[in-house]
Amino acid sequence: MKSQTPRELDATPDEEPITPRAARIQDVARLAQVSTATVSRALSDPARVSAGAKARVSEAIARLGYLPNSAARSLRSQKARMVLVVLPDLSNSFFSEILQGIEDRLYEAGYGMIIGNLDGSPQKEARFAAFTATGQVDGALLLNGHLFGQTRDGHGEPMKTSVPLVALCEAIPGADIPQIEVDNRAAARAMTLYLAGLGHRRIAYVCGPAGNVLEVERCRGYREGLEATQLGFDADLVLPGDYTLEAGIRVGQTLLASEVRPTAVFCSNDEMAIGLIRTLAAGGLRVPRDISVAGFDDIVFAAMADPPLTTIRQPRRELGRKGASVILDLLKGQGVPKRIRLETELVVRESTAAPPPQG
Amino acid sequence: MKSQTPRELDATPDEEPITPRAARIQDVARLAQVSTATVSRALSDPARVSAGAKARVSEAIARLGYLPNSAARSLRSQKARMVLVVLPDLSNSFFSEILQGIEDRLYEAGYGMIIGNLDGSPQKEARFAAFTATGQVDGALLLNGHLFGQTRDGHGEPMKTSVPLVALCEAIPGADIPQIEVDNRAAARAMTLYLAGLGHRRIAYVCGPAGNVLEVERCRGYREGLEATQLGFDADLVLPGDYTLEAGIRVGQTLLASEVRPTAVFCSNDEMAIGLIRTLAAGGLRVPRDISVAGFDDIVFAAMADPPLTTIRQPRRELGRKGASVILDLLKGQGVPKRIRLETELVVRESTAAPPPQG
DNA sequence: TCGATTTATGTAATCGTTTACATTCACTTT
DNA sequence: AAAGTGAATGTAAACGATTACATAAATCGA
Repeated sequence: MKSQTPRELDATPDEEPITPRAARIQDVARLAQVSTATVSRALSDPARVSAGAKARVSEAIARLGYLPNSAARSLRSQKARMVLVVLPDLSNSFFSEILQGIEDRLYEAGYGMIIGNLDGSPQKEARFAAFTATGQVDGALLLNGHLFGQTRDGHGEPMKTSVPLVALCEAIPGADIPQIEVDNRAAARAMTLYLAGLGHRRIAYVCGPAGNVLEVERCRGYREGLEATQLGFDADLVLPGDYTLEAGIRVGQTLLASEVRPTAVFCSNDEMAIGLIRTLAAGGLRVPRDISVAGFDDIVFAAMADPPLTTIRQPRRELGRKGASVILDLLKGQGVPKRIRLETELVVRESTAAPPPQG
Repeated sequence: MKSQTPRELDATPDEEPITPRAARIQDVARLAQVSTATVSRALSDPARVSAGAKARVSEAIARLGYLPNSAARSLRSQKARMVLVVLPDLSNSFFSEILQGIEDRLYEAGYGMIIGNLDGSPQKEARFAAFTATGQVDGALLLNGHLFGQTRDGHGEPMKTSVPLVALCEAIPGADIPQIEVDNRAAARAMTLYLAGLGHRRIAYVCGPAGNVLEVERCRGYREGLEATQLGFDADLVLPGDYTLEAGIRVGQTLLASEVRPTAVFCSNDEMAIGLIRTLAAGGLRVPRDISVAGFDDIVFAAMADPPLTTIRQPRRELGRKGASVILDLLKGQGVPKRIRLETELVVRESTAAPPPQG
């Protein structure tokens, strides 16, 4: 028998050491009477080891409760089995449902998920970018609409990253990375057409934050919808918003105070629509009898609004799973489509109806 | 000059290699004309290196864009600078706001956050537990009310973990780990007393899933509140729920169909309260005129319900930050309090009022 | 001025895997 | 029977940092 590692010396013979440190591959190898290489192979490529050895290794692993040290494994194999997910706001339920899909798919593939919650901080972004450079993660899913080191306005050199990146939800303008998204433009167009089809002539639009890629698409869809129905685009009917409940409330107050109101309001997300409905109702307007309101996203509370909200359903969980799948393919070295578009669905509930006669 | 690493051979002299691999500490050391030890020290303990060396090292690091490889660092130092957060449901906005607090605090301390979304799967749990054993994380925050390897009913040997654990939100019965929570019992008692104070005599309680630690506390608080006001506890007034919107809807349907109704319903979370209000309103009952409804948690949509929901506000973000702080202290080897309780606040909105006269 | 202490630095072992390469042995194949 | 194949395994060299220990130079106290 060969000389053992120094650590062995801690233990008195025939007695357990006080604090048994985690078993290493060496310990398994010794107990199974094989080399460490065989243990490693038994785990990573069982077909390459004999049945006998395999059995002894499994036995030893079970006995010792062995789990391979991940740092050593990453260091040697240059893979972390970990994916970074960068997103602007973790507490937004829209993102967290996508996260579920991502986590689920990554889990299946044996990968872990590290969360990078930007919270509007550029420093945070830089540090998350570093995760890709330090080898902590093998790739990143970007839900924030821009590349690392690129500010929202498009200035700033995009940071060079050597790991695969995938854009989720928001296409990243000018970036040559795979994108998974829903067809925001088509969906917004469909909603606009639906409202026009109910007879509305003055359809307002509550937009998202300026410069947001998502917003650009949705707004364009709204515009296209108007133009397709000969209604024409009127800039006065575009009301400023920022995807928050509060924005919806503000818009509601503005509308209550104004003389001529639109007969329908299409909000570019559900939070704003819910805030809006609430405010209109408090101000004495009946939705949808006096004014129709529609949203976008179909968050869980959309169906719980009063009245239940007409909106666009996005396959959020599926979006997440798909994004994870794409990055996993990329990590396997497989080719992936440049762009994947998932279908949306117009969900008609009770917040929309034909406009009032004299409207 | 000593012989260099084999990798050097790839590069033709005076010419950049085709794919420049990431710089290593060796490269920095060579450029700065110091040893790797000095580079390492310049980064981890700048006070120990001379000003001149420090300057040359910084210069070299900047020039090479050097970032230390995290696997190597973890392997040698036996620290991952990473914390696991285990939670039952990522898409639940209640948890995701706590997550924000956690992430925020961990970020400040230079730690990353790995998400373990259980999704009701015991296998997932086992694998997340393994994260602590493979050295992938230095500690774990448990938001799921039980230890690794312990099933909800308390059976099953809790898995031995060598890393610090901290329980967040739900105290873990019998586990000897630090706990950060709000005083659910006191808050539920306060809400019950408030409803009784409005004049209600029949106050129903919609409970959470059986066996849930949180639920046990809240229910006890409800009971204590009733007993403190001489109303007495009536098991018939405890309605089954599971913290979902759907449960609220079911309870609403039950109430609409029943002859004698409570005049107030205290739901053990907001989702159920919102589903309930919605269903009661659809069934023709006016809240709070005919029946009062209260929730627990104060999620963002509570204020947007119609009518806005009376509920208990929990400092979610603060809860997350505190939890992260405690585990960071533990990782530093500092002592921490066994239990931390954060204050809640009774938020009175418009879903509660005095009972109808003939009630 | 001389040893003792402090400060700055270097050398090399170490963390625990994976894996390129070498070796052994049992079978074919001619 | 010799050579060639393939399967199973072992040996030892990476992976890239941290850090114990050694050494050299500078500072200090007497």
